[in-house]
Amino acid sequence: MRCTHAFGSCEEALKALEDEFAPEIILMDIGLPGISGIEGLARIKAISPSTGVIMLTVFDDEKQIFEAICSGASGYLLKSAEPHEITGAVRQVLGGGAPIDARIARKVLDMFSRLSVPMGEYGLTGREKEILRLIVDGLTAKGIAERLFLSFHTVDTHVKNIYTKLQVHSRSGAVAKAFKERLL
Amino acid sequence: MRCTHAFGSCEEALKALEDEFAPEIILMDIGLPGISGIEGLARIKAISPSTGVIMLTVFDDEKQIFEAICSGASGYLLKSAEPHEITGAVRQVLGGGAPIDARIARKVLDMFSRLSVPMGEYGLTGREKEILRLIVDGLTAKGIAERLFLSFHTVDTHVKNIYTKLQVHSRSGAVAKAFKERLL
DNA sequence: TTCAAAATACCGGATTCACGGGATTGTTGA
DNA sequence: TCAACAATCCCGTGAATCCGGTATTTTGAA
Repeated sequence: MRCTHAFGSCEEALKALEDEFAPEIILMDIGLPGISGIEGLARIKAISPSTGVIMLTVFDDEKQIFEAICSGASGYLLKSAEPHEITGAVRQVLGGGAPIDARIARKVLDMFSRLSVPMGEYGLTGREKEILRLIVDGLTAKGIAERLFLSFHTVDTHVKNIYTKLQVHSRSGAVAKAFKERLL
Repeated sequence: MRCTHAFGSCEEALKALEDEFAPEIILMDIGLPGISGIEGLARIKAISPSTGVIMLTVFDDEKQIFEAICSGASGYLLKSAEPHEITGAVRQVLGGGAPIDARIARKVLDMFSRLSVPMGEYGLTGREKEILRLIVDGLTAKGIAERLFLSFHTVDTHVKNIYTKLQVHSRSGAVAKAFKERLL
């Protein structure tokens, strides 16, 4: 394991990356002068997607963690990490893993479970759910009727019942509710 | 650190939990006979929210990982974990962390970044986005017109343009696209 | 200053929706 | 056995929508 380069800012690192230099792993601070670590991460990934990037942070901002993950970070450690933890993390990334500090992982998990709305239950029947899905797909009543081999009127009735159960009064309202409450 | 109980199934553990027995940590297998580990996790959390639950898995199903996280797991290890890793994980959970095996963490991160759709860009103008939001809120063209102090016709034209840009042909289609591609 | 894009406004016809009503089959559980 | 429910079907009316246009005024950038 060898550390070939070290830079004081993202700009320098990006410049070096463009000039033919593709390391297996990059350790990067999040709070950097100039281009932020998050932005830098995205650019690095754009230039060299195969390079694993381990972010180092001082453990605070949930938003930063979220953005870094979305930008494709391969790992997430605290700056207080011991040297052997860092080398261990490098090895784990090379092995296809994603080392995440337990305290940060907790935040990630919390974000995740907050993200998953409990999925409201409105007592929709199977048929109604099926039709709701087709409405979401943008089909018209006639289109749904043809798809399901029903008459237009039957579909209309189902739609009516869906509206009642969902307490909406339009297709768009039903679609919005379906997405918001994960009814599909 | 003391292991006070061991059960062969979720049912037994739940029964014991209800009869006044609240451990700090529970180690649970995901693939269990009877009630699945996921379902069991949810029930345990319902009975004793303060109990940390560390899931043990054989590392395969992405769906299971996702569900477990959403159900409130406090940690995620492989069954192949060394004894010292398990005790370490227990300590981390007690310390407010969430120990996650690096290989599983990788999957979680992948899920996350896949979840965040890059937010499609369709060149909607500010006015169009505003109207799209109102459509999503279930307003009718007339309602939008009143809200924005426009004429019904103007709204109609904007809606038309939104359809063109989004390549849909109905309100519900536009709403669905708005949600799918995070246009709001 | 010039010019294009955005926002605004209007029309008419064909279509689709929303919603009120009524009615007939099966299946299922009490 | 029977009630309840899901699923199916039908109708009609008035409102809203979709879509093809055209045209004027702001506004921002070149």
